[in-house]
Amino acid sequence: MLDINFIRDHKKEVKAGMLNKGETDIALVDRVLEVDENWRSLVTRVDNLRAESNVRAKKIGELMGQGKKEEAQKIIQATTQDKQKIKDLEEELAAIKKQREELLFRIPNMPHESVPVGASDEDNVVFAEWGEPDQAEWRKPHWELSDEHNWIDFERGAKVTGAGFPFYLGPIAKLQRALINFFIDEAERKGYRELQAPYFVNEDSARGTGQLPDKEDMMYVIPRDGFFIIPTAEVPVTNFHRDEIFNEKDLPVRYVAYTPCWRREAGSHGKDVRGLNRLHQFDKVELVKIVHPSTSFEELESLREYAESLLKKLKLPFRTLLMCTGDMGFTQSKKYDLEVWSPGQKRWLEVSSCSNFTDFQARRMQIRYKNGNGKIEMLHTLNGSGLALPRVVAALLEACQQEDGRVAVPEVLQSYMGREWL
RNA sequence: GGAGAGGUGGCUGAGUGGUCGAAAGCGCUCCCCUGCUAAGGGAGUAUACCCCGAAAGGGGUAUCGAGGGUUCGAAUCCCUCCCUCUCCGCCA
Repeated sequence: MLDINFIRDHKKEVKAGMLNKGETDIALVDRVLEVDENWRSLVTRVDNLRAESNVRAKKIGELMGQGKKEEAQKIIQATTQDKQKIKDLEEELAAIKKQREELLFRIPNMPHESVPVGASDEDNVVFAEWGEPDQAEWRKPHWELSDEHNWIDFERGAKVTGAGFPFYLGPIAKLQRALINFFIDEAERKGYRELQAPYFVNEDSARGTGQLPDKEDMMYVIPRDGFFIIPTAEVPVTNFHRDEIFNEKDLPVRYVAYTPCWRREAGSHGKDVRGLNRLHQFDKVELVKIVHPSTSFEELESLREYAESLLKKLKLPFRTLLMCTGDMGFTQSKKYDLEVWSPGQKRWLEVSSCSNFTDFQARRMQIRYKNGNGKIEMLHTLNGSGLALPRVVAALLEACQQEDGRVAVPEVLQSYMGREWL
């Protein structure tokens, strides 16, 4: 969420930012400021009443200590009357506080000035391109290759669990392990600390990264124990430092974490769900950074470059999109998507999304630092996939296939696989 | 899952209804002293929010695992939940 003080001082900019993101209800801004005014005046009233009541309680204590019960009794009577008044006002205060927060939660993060203004994915800017997209007609989509070799079993997955929960067999299972290890090792070399995280989180954590309340339908839930199954490692890893205050000298912190991810993906269909294109469970290596506010946009560039370097090492042609304001999402200030070329499907597949959330998530999670003057300020959070497995596997199978049907193992993975052909 | 103990400030740890946001020690910061990598002395050292102030700062409220209750008054009493530890059971 945004800082209410920022909203008060930058009303125009906030409204403009909302419109650019496609949020048309800019009256929210006026409403939240109005509610905030009411809330603050009520806080003052309640605090004053409580102060008076505290003074009287203290006085009663003194009188009791001196054995003057009669006098104390008089004050007690006077105080009893105010008690109900305070209670009523406190209820009112709680209600208006909730209202204030709900309104605040509905105002999106401000897009950075470097983000192109646009309405939809058509306005995204191709930021970088690498390699030649292979247009050869003979290349098969990965699901055909997989069927020929019995590599990925979608049917049995559907039997055992449901659609979107495939089994990976033999060399493909090993390929995925190799990719996970390769990705983590690369990240470690770049100074990311590896973290193994829980796959379930509690409600506070789901709220912290913003899955709740807006994206509740995305997650699988275990109601009996109050858990949410993670849709991405971002959730546990960023929440790792929830409610903490860093020393400036300990910044930045960078983590890499492999986890499976579970997403309900309600309502998707057609070519998007064919093969490995969209699954309910998939593997991903995720990168999370918590950084000083002055460095976050540089950190975003290095995050993007790092993710790109993985595709280069795998020799997979890709393009990087700078997402426009309208296609960016609620919590991001700036975001890049990396899309790998799928030569079997002749289309781009998103394999990484690198975002700077500025202080939007940090404020919600209360991740802060103490600066040189002893002042406490919000940090900036970023994350990016490095990388998501299934579409990388899809592109890899399609790109590394030979006309005779064999599939070559990319050079950087050969030491992990112990072989040159799948 | 059963039985018991416990959760207090950066840490250790006092505090069982009143002047306790909280003793003491450690740590940390600043200052003084000391001619040496010691010791001593002094001050400061949680977070959020509200109000006043240009700022420095001042005032107020809340917070002693979380939430609710009793009371004029709760770290202290009651209820619910969470977490930690010990023993038993079970188990990868």
